Amino acid sequence: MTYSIGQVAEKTGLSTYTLRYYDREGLMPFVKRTPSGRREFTDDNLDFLDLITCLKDTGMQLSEIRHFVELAMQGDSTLETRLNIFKQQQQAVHDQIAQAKQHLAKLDYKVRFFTAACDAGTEAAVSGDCELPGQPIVIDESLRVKKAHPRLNSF
Amino acid sequence: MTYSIGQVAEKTGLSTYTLRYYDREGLMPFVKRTPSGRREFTDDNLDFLDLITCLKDTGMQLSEIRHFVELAMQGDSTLETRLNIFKQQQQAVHDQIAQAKQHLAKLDYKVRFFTAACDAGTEAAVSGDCELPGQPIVIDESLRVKKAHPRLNSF
DNA sequence: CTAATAGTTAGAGTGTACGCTAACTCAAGC
DNA sequence: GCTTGAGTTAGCGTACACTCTAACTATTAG
Repeated sequence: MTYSIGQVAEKTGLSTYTLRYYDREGLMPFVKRTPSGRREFTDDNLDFLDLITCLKDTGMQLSEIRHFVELAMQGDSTLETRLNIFKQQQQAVHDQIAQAKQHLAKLDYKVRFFTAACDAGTEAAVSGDCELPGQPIVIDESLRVKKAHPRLNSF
Repeated sequence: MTYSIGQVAEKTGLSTYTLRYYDREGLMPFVKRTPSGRREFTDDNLDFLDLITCLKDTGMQLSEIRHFVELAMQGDSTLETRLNIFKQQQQAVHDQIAQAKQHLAKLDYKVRFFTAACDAGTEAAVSGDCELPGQPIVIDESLRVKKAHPRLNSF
């Protein structure tokens, strides 16, 4: 089974522009052509494209991916180099997840803070917009704003 | 305590170019100036800048961040809108982490696969480069390559 | 046979987020 | 008062990853 560039675009969500661009950039030297010059993607090609997408989505630049593809085309002599690339990328994703979790802690705090602020009607009543994500949120009742909640039948 | 743009650059790791760029783009309308026009960052400013960095690093575009900053400058009337922005970004980071974990599973599989391939000396001996991350890696011993491990004293 | 559809290349254009330079001003130390 | 270093704006340049156009060719349905 083979696929045209349009079918691959549909399957992967990448545009045909992007697929041709990747090909031009040397990311897909393995894709064969019909006698008239059209690209014919195999299932193996799609698997490899999936790997390329994985590398790209985890922050690898296209130039680095091209380098990896070149190594892969050279066969078994580059096995160790490729293993090291995967190990490196594995570590990179670990770091990314750790960073994302830190950002998430901050956002969690902000959600708690602004939920309290919405409740109080004002930021001023909510204690400490500080960097400690575990800090309890406290509302100063004396600063609470009596909010005229707009209602559908309010006039 | 206030900080010059150079001190802020050192503290945050952002370049002075970037800080001025952010200011021009309306991301820091809260930073005051000395009579001669120099920026004076307060500790509160640094906290807010930290939040901006958090939003940017979690994928929010500068134009969206500017919108958020504009809302923040408008005060309590935009509390709910800002809460919703944080909730949305919180969800976005959850999704990012989930995606990163999927990518990581793939990379973990690749590391196991190429570790086996390095051991066997050839990719051909290793079973199924398939998409199942839990698949056990098997080496076909009949295809194993006797590798002449280069030694320091090998000649 | 023809029209519609989908493919091809070369190359120009776009959006985002900076990075850098030029020309200038300001503040502090000697 | 003069040098040094750090600040200022305006605006041009750049890297990356697309995105699209033009001009053309090939395949397929009727």
